[in-house]
Amino acid sequence: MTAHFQTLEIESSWGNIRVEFLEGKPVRCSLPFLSSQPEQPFSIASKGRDATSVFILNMLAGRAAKVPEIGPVNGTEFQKKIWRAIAGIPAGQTRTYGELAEAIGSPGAVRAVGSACGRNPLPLFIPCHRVVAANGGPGGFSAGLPWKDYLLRLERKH
DNA sequence: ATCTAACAAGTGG
DNA sequence: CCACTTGTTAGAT
Repeated sequence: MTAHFQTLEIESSWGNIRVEFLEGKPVRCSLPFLSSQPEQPFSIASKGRDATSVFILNMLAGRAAKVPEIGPVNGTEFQKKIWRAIAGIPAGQTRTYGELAEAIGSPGAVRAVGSACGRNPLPLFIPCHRVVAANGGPGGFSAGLPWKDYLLRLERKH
């Protein structure tokens, strides 16, 4: 069976953001890996007006954005639970890996939470960047810490 | 402040 | 099934 999926590519000053859709819903989002924060300020060249483009644009501009409905993500029940819990974190707030582990009923499974976060198929849509280490450290980010730092900086600022 | 051990779950052999 | 890796953490040195 050929599941026809669309691909949306958004050009930004930090590289191309690619979103894959399955049946009209985003199922995968890939950000360019950044080992260090680019000199250039972040900007988006895309003019897309679809819900996804607008969402990403608002998100990366520091504006509150309504998260579009996401498609069926590929993952274990555990990971889905974690991603769902992460999706419930309000903008501007952060949670530690430990708190998140406890929230899903598995206190102590902090490393599993970290792993699940790292495998988050939809960064931006699932705000895994709001999950930080208990000691105040930045933790990590699949696409590179600059993204996380940038996003947290946008939301933390009030 | 740096280093080690333990923990839970995923992935690969 | 066993071992290694992972966006951690708490405790000891």
